Amino acid sequence: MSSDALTTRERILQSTWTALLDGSTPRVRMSDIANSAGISRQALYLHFANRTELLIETTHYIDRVKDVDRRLARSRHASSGLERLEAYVDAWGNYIPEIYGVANALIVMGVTDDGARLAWEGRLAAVREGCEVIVTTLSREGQLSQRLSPPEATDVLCAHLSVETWWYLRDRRGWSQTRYVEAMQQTLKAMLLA
Amino acid sequence: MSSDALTTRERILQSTWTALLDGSTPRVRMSDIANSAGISRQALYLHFANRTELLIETTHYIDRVKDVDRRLARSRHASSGLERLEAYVDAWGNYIPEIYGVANALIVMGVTDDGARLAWEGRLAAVREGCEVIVTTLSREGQLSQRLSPPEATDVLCAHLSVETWWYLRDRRGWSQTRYVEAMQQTLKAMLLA
DNA sequence: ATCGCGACTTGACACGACGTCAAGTTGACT
DNA sequence: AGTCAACTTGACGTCGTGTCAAGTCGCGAT
Repeated sequence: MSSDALTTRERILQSTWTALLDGSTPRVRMSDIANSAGISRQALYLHFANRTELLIETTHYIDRVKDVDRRLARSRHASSGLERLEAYVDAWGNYIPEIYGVANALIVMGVTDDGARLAWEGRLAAVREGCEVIVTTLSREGQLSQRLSPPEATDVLCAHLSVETWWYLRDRRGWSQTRYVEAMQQTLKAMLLA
Repeated sequence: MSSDALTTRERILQSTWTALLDGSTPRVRMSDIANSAGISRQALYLHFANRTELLIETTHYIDRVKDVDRRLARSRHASSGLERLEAYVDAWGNYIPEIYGVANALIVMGVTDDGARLAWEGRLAAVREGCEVIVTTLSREGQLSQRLSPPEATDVLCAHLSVETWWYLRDRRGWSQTRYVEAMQQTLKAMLLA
């Protein structure tokens, strides 16, 4: 019984994910998702209370499928702050392509929907925590530039690793994914290190 | 005759601007704008074809009132690339607070509305041109870092001067406007200069 | 075998926001 | 007095979200 229910639920989440990524539909509607999952629009509401909840659950689904935790763990295991920075930019920078579809949808919904806004702010807070660890390590090693206080450096790092920045360089300016990661590593080093 | 028409039109544009900036209404509706301009919702459509056109005209109105051209001119008159960079970050960074309301509205509409998307892309293109001039000057002076090609440096500069980055630091992280400009000048110098 | 139940469908409806339409009112200029 | 432009009032169509009610279908327990 629960394996069947799980299958449909996962089919919905998968459809939501891919629909948001492929960009053929400008604003992905509930009916689009239902169609591509092969069920009726109303059936969506048997699994998710509303569009916001569906989007949030989709982010959790992606986290699970793509195993974010393991990706980011490598950064935490690095010995030096510099290695942590590089590993983090690599891990997060290569994770953005997976989630930017849902991220955009959440950001847009966040204008009117509190749930969506809070969910996205939560993600940002998690990224900022990762940045904080890096900055703290760099600071302890005396590597951090004097230009910025540790909290400021954390903010700047987090801001520059934004989905929006990734999207501008990658989609609008046509950067390759590897070039994005490389360039981010280099420019962030230049920015943060003494 | 046209002075009266202009007055109403300007009252609408002014209302749109302030309504989008003050943030008390999450998603500013046509009826909100009409109310605060003291006219009926339908009368808006006597002056502007639709919401997108109203937003676009509002950006032009702000440009006119705040005299963007003169603000940005100082950057072009600077002699060295470094001075140009500083002047540009100062001018654009201090212009963002005026337009971020309309900017956000246009970005959100751009998901579904081609007109809004094109309008916002046009603004970005203008900013990028300004960035290009700076990078070209720096490159000619041999000041540009080897880490990035001139087009890449332009993209990075433009990406980091985004409204989204400004908003994150200013609104979410509570930076002061002057600190934002200072920090941006310093970090962008560290990022771009050899 | 059949009954019940859970997953799903079909079709209808309310709501909010945008945009349109038609029939006024009002005030100023001629 | 007449006309015209600017504006109002009120109604309506559309689209997407979310809700509700009345089914259908298949499967597992009794």
